[in-house]
Amino acid sequence: MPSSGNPLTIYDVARHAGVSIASVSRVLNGLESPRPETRERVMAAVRELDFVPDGAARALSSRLKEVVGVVFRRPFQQSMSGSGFADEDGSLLFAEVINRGVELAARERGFDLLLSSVDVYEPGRQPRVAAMAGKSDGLIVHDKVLGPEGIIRLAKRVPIVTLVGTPTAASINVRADNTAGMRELTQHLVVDHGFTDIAYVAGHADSPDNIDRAAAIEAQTEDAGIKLRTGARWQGNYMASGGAKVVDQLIADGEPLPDVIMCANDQTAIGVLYALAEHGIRVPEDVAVTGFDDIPVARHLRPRLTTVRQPIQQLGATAFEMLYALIDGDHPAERELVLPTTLVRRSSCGCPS
Amino acid sequence: MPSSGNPLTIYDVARHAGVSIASVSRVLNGLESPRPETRERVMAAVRELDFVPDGAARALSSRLKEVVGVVFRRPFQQSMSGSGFADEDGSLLFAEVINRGVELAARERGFDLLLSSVDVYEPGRQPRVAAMAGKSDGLIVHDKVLGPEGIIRLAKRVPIVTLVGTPTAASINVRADNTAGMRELTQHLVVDHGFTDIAYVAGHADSPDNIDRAAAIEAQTEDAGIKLRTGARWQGNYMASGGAKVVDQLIADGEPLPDVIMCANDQTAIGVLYALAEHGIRVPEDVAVTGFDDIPVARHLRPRLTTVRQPIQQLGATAFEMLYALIDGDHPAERELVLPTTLVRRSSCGCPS
DNA sequence: GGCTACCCGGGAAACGTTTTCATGGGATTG
DNA sequence: CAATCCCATGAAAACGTTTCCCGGGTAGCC
Repeated sequence: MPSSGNPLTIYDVARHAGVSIASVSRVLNGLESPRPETRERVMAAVRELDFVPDGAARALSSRLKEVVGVVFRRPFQQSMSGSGFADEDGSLLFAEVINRGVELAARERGFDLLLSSVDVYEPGRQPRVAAMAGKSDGLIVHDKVLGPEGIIRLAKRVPIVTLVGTPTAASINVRADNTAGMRELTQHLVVDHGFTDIAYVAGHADSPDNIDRAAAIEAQTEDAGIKLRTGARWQGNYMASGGAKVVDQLIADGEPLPDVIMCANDQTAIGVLYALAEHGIRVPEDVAVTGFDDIPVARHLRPRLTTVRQPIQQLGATAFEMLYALIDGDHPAERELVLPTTLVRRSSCGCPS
Repeated sequence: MPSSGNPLTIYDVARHAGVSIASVSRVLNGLESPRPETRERVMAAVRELDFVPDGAARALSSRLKEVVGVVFRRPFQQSMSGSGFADEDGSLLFAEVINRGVELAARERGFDLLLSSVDVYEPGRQPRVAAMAGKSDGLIVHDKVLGPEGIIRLAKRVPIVTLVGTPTAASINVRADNTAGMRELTQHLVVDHGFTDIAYVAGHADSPDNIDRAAAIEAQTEDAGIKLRTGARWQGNYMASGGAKVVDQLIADGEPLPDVIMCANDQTAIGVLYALAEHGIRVPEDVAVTGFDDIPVARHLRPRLTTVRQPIQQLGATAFEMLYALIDGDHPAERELVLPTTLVRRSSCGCPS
């Protein structure tokens, strides 16, 4: 029987130990002032009663909750019906790895993670996010969760760091160097492999990441005088299902395969690989495929996926560190932090490995 | 410049709207009593000031934080060096899907998730978990995070629901029906496929799940008079790397392949499939492979993985609902909830599909 | 041995809400 | 038109901590 309604407070501990609540508080917070004997008496009482101080009261009094809120997007479909890729948005795994990075960094500082996901087109999201702001010392907001106005509004109460978005007057942004990564990958494909027919399966059109990546490819291919297949029919929306659909459509239309299908992220590439396999098309013999992100499964796909590694976990950790500084009252010099990426050559582009 | 040190309180709103703080509170909480005119004045003030009430004060006063704590195990290695499967414990994906289930259910009730992972052998975990208890209205504790004593101790402050563990006098447990699932799978392999040489790559020896699953297989094979390969050399520890190691060792020793390698979970099966492919061994032609859990990627492996589906997300959702009932002061009849599993036949066991 | 200087510990005021209780005014009814 | 009831509002008391500010005892110093 879980004994709820148990009003065990610091007063009970104080009485039990024969000291004042002030002393109990001091001992609990590891202050140096109580002398060993007093300290031991209090500790004994705490142990005996299994006392755990109330976080809300602590937060209210000390003006520090030791909680950092993280808001991220959830895939459209939450249906558990197992049809195809219905339940897998590409941003999903990605976001989860970031969150782990945040959690690890947060824990170092004694902070916990308050987590909430948001439907992409959820109408009442602002109040939900506002509630999160009220419950935490600062907010880490993933891409496309809130518009700039929303960010600025909430930033009035708590410091905010955005992830993979764009900085506002009131918030700081953390992202990876998409442009450099995509440039390096394209360079590899064009120069090392000599590909001349390239397609790009794009992510959400309004995602800053996607915009950067597409621009990098376009710049590179244009420089090399290469035609780039892109546009509406090459829209994968960061999802495995989107990637699969693009390939299916391509085959259905009898359109010839490009030399390489570059995907906006790994998740899309998974869908592309899957669909190609379904149609009996070999990778990389018939067509090469590349991803972006280097999510953990990327190296276990067959063939193993060539991609650009983002320091995903570090992205999260960095976001937390920035936020922590803000909570501490610092005023960081930069409005944006850009982390480096690295090219990972595996077999799906035709490299040995 | 993120305006921190911003002491915007309910008093400011009240003054701005020309009413008392009580009225502001009533409007904010959607009570019916304030009349439309007053309500509108308050809302206007709230909008204008971008006021967000403080969660800690709210929690303290109303004795409800609207936060549910979730504590789960983190993989041993957090190293980001990409060597093999170093960073992938099988329980990882599994835990994450559960957590999503919790989050979805929680959000329905207006609760947020306070998340914290714990190193398997982390020494100072008790205080960390205690802090979580202080910050939440109830705790959901994954398998192997805390011993029974720890659970009972914390249950004095908040209600606790364990996941995939065993119920204690003070907590309720939620799990899937491992025994029935494994029995059905074994039956399928023995009867439908006629396999007579079966190996079981086990999970953590002390995991309740693993114990149930192993026992189910043993019972079934014994009934059928079939020899079961198991023991120290078939220890996968729920990890992809563990599964791969088992296969590598097997090949190195020149031991003949069994008819089927049954894995304690899908993650282990991923490692097994990977290692088999490395050695040029075909699945299911040369050896069949099965998993357990039906994590999302299971259906995208090649060959597609035959496994037993646990309603993973539902596990999380159910845990939350139980906890919510406890928080509400209910005293549920059962100390344990067992959710049904289903056999998923795909190609890795030799079935058509 | 008296005075000052410390240091430990206690009383009490904050922290920002919710909620109880009392009050007054308006509407309803006879 | 008067008496009654009701309902919207405000004042103030919780909620469980932390922390400021003192008092009293002890030790050190001359």
